[in-house]
Amino acid sequence: MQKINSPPEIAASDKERLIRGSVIFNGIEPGLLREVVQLSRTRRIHKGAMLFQQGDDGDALYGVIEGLIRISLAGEQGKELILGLMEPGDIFGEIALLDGLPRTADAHAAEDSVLLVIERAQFVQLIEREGRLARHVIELLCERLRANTERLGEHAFMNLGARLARKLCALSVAHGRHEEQEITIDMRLSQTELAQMLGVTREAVNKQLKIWSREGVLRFDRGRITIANSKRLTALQNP
Amino acid sequence: MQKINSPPEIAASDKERLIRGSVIFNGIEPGLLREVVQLSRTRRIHKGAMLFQQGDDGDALYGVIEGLIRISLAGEQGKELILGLMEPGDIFGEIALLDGLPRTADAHAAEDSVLLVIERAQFVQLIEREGRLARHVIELLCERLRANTERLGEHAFMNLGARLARKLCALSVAHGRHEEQEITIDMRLSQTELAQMLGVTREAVNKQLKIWSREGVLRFDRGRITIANSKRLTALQNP
DNA sequence: CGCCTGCTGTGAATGCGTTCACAGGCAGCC
DNA sequence: GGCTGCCTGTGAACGCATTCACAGCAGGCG
Repeated sequence: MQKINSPPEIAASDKERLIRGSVIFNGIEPGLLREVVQLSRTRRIHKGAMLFQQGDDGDALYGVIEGLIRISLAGEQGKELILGLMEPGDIFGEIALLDGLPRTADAHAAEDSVLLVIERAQFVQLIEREGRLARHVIELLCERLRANTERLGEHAFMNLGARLARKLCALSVAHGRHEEQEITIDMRLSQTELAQMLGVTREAVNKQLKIWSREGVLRFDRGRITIANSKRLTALQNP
Repeated sequence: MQKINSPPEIAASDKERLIRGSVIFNGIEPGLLREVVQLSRTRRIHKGAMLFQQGDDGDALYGVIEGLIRISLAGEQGKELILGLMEPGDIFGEIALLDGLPRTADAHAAEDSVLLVIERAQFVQLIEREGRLARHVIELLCERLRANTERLGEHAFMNLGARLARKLCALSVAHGRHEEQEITIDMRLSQTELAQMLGVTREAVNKQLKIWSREGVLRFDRGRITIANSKRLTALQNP
């Protein structure tokens, strides 16, 4: 169990910073911001703990202040499809919150995390009242829809190699540390997780990664993936 | 080319009926309804014609008054993934309309169709003004997200047989004509289209359908699929 | 320190679905 | 009527990814 690098009490300013920084509250007026801060609370959750599961009532919206939350679907015999990783500044849990139906996926803590929690009733009132906020919510939903649609297309049209190359490129944009031509993906990421993001087996991912590592496209440094030849990798997305 | 069974001019009452009947305008006040009718127009489109393509500007929202619109993604070498079939009463084209980004998919007429068209600028103003309408838009988006998420899970966890059984069950709910124990799916539907909805090949679908037809689960009457043993078919969804 | 536990690496066998190739049927149209 | 285009049916070969089965390795913890 890893220690969290923040004081035990989350300051209101932390909440405020998260709220101001996240997509759906972006450009919010100071008065409304203070109101949102008022009606939100925080919650700590330990690595490995379940926040909610598919089918649960969706009675809250969450924001990540610190840590990492994995959103996933569970299949039979322990299989899992990772739909997304929520990082500081990200908002999640919006679908069930907004339509009042059961949760569509599982959420559990991939690291010890601190979350912002906004209760359903209050939030729904708020968006009904504030057209501006409603617009932001709509934009968040559209973004999610775009990501989903793209993913459906990838599954239908691309093979493992291309999908993996694409995922690595995306990760290098989101988490890349650039150092003279090379890009290191700066996050803990097992091959099992990578496989679960793509909806394939760990073995298949391992074999593809090894091929690329032999060809000099990638390297592995202390559990991190380094992209040595990002031009080649980019090309591998469209075979 | 098939004739359309309606007068050449679409009466305002037709528009009104569509608008009142479709999800996002459901329960709308009479005044607002009249306003929406005012700012909408209609458009005819012939079978096979493209309405918009992935990447186009999304400058309008569409509703189907009559006909059938196929929403799909195009892959390389003529491959196609059908994302949805829009029928009378359905609304589509909302993503690009709402976030102002390019179209995420193609839309083309599977039959001669009559569409309701609402321009972007006017509609966006309207939802900003009317909290109630915004809520309905949000609900539509949530519904789409749920469908997409479910589909991602199906692709990841289920094989062709289970996915096909599931699709047939869904179609029998939406388009079933019940007649003493049997359910006929009352729509024109080629095996190629069925395959494109599932993201598999036509041959694979054909083989599975033939197996079930030999086993007495299904029958084929004049281009329609009849489910003879819906209990068996339902069970086949979870192998 | 040594013992787990989880991650990585790999090879053989299997299987599901694709690709390719072709044949026959049915409907609309000139 | 015959032609053309689209749909259905089917078999053989192939290939990608899964499943299964291990082996080695690192790191955390008692």
